[in-house]
Amino acid sequence: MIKIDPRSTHPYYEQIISAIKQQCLAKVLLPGDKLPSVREMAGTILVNPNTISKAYQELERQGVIETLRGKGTYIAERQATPLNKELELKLQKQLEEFCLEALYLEIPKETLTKWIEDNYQKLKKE
Amino acid sequence: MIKIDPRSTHPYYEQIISAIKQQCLAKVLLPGDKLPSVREMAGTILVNPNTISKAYQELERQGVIETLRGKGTYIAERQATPLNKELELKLQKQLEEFCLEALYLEIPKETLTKWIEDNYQKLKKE
Amino acid sequence: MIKIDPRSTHPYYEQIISAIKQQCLAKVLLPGDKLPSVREMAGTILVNPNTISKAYQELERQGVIETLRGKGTYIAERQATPLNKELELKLQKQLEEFCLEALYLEIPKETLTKWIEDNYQKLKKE
Amino acid sequence: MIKIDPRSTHPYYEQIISAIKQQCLAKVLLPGDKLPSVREMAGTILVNPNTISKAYQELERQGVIETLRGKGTYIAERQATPLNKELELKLQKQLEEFCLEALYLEIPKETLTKWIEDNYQKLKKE
DNA sequence: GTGGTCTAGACCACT
DNA sequence: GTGGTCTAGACCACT
Repeated sequence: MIKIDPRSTHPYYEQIISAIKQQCLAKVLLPGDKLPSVREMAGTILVNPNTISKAYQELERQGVIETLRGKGTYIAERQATPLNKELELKLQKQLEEFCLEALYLEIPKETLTKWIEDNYQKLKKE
Repeated sequence: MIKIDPRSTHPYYEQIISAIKQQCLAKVLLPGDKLPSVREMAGTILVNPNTISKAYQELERQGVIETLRGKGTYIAERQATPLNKELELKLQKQLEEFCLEALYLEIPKETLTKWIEDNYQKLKKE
Repeated sequence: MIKIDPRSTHPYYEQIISAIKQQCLAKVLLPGDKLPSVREMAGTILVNPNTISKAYQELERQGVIETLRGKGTYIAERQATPLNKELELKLQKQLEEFCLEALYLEIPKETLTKWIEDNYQKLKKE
Repeated sequence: MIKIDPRSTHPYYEQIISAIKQQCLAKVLLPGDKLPSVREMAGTILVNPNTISKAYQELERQGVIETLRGKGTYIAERQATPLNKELELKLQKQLEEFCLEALYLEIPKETLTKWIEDNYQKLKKE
């Protein structure tokens, strides 16, 4: 079950990508599990099929899922792809801006560290 | 000196906002310092004056700078605005998504902590 | 229907903001109602789309409306935002100057009280 | 002694007008009192003479002060001028927008009434 | 179609 | 000279 927040500033397709990754981390979705078809999911979460399609394409690019022609879409085996380095660099850039904002708000780094720990724990349990 | 990256996904005006905040943190800009006029800065970084204006207006809203009618724009005294709490909550939300991504890439939280420390040090010194 | 007065000292975008708030108070616009698109309203009241955009963005900042990505703009559920306290303080300052002017014109405070009552009644009914 | 706040959104000349009216109400300035010359006041409050000039001109238009050629500027006898009706209408317009804002912030009219009483008392005593 | 961003160029009030 | 507002017209991401 994926929930979309239309009020979020994040595009629908990104919200879908996040939700699926989250369920992988929480072991709700396991390698080999079949995902609903584009149309099916579009019907379930009431979103345009194009939007689902876009999410699936990006998930495939990132190696999270695999599409088997005519068979469907499946959660992929976890594996280090060359893309991961790229994504990691992107994350690092993002953190840079994040820290700028945090420092400007005078948030001590200990608070950030604590927030991260909280998030890590929550994401693993869920 | 502010550098704009036209390839960035961040709008120009946000890049300008970040750059000025960064220079405040690094004590390159101090309270009371005069910023270049809208037109002057527009000429320097080759961006339309309206774009600079938008950045300045948002910076003023955030309490980073002060606009003196017909005189110019100045770095403001630091002070907690009611907006700060709001911005902090936004940051916390952002970190949530960040951690999801990081966990998915199997980045240990110790690495994140280290990255944060590096950023904090760099931003203060610069 | 929104009417703009080109002779007013108030900028167009402020007049639009006032008009929409007024219609919310008068229950002409209710939470969930869709506002005309930026271009549509621009065409109706013969103002540049950018100006409408500016008004919508400020209204969103104040929590009066909500923007749904690629879908449109809607009247938001009423709720106290942290901004409200700020706006209230601004109003109080404004009243100070207002009273100075009124006292100078020797308008008794009972008259002011009556004016306020009239306005309150009119704005709720309209 | 007049104090100018460069941070205020109100133009300098309006601040000067307000200050002089306020001192009249508080009987610090009485009919017949001589005001400093444009240049003198400009020197005292560190403002461009043009700005003082503009303030004096508007004060004269409103019948608050009188300029006697070659002699100087004096506080005028209070008298109902035809302008007063005009200013009163302007105030009423202003109050309309003020009430819109107040109602939107759900400030009860009793609060406004109290604020007005406070201001009236303060302005008369000062 | 929807809002967000940006450029080029203009006019205005205030200092 | 300074920032604020506005028009006309363009391009972009998202639905």
